[in-house]
Amino acid sequence: MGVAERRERERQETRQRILDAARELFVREGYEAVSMRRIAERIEYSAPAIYHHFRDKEALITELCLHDFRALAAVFLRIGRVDDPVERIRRIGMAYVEFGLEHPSQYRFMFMAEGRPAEPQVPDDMKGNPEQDAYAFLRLAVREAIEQERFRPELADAELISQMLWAAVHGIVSLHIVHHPKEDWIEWRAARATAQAMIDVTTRGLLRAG
Amino acid sequence: MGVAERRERERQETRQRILDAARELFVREGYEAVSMRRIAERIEYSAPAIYHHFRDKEALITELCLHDFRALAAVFLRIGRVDDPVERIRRIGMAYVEFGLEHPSQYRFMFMAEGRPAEPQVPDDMKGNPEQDAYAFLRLAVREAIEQERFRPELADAELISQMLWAAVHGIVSLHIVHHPKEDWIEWRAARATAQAMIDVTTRGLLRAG
DNA sequence: GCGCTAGCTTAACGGCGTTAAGCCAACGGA
DNA sequence: TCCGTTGGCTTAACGCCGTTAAGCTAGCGC
Repeated sequence: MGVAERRERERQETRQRILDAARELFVREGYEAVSMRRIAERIEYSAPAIYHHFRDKEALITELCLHDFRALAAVFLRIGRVDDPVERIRRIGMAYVEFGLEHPSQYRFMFMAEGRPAEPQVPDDMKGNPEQDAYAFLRLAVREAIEQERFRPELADAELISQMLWAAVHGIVSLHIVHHPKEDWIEWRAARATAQAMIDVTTRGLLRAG
Repeated sequence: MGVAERRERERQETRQRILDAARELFVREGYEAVSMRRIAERIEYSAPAIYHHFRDKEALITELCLHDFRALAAVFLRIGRVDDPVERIRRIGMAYVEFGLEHPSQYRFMFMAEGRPAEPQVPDDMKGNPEQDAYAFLRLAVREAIEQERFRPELADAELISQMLWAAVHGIVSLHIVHHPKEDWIEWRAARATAQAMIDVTTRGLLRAG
């Protein structure tokens, strides 16, 4: 029964070639360049052929995003298991900003996508698993900081604080992605400098005095 | 020569009807519902007719956004001339979040628009004028806080701090607009509660100790 | 009364996501 | 060895999109 395996393997290879083509397309040519026809052209298929491998365009994009979600979580893991949860939070913040600025097209799809009627169907083993879920990784650090009584006592909701911290860095990344610094009426400061200030200010605002 | 005036007036009226139709369309049916054909249908014109009044779709949207920028600045003005610049910053933050959550479709066009190859061509009298430019209004408050030595001494760049504060609230609004709280694997906290925490934390982080 | 022009029309182009229908090579069973 | 089935692709097409080209006409100034 080597035939079934070979067929399945070829199917997965084609599927992967579609994903690779899509990724290369929007990494190199940006957000709007990704269309089913352009993807198909790159792998020398017809556009409808893609529908034999993905339900629709959203499913394809979702799969790319899931890969990038894992990549982001991997970046977080790579910053190491810093013992001090507050220092870990600071590094998570900078790593997040770095990721967003380095991969603006992916970032758009991941966190700024406009038309998502259905949910991305995140696999269950990913949710809440700090090794694959970047948000869970942040939340874990926040929980530890709360448990160690590093934050002011009224700041006890790990979920809310995690979302606040995420929003803080997301705000910087997304603002800089859409309002590209050139020729605007605002004197834009460097995103990384603003991010550093944000992280300094928020951690200081969270911590107990003294 | 009443004819020229009448023609000009009629032209402006048609122009305004186009703008009104576009606004109503994306306020009531959302972001993606705004197309030249849908707009034209609403005012019982053909789609190409719009091009006699606007260079292209982007110019039309830009004009809508400029109106909303002024509306946002007006909201800021309406929160009153609070003497304490720090308290004013706090209220600006909450007003901003309120504006974004109340008008998500406009907010998308204003601060999350994806394809803007050319610049929005902001009129010169708007730039930097706190009465029409919301960013300038925020920056003014930040400048006053710095001048009154309310912030920690190393925080002296009004531009950077303004952008940081803007990013903080923008992060909350934009995150809640794309990741609509329902059916997601994250236990979303209410946007206003998160915003309140954000404002508390950032102002506390900015202020001098004691 | 006539020519010009402003303001609209219809037709069309090339793009998009997606669906329908059909073709064909490769397979499993007889 | 032949045959029916099936999987994986094709082309054609639908209805949407922004935009351009060409043309029609009402109303203006002369």
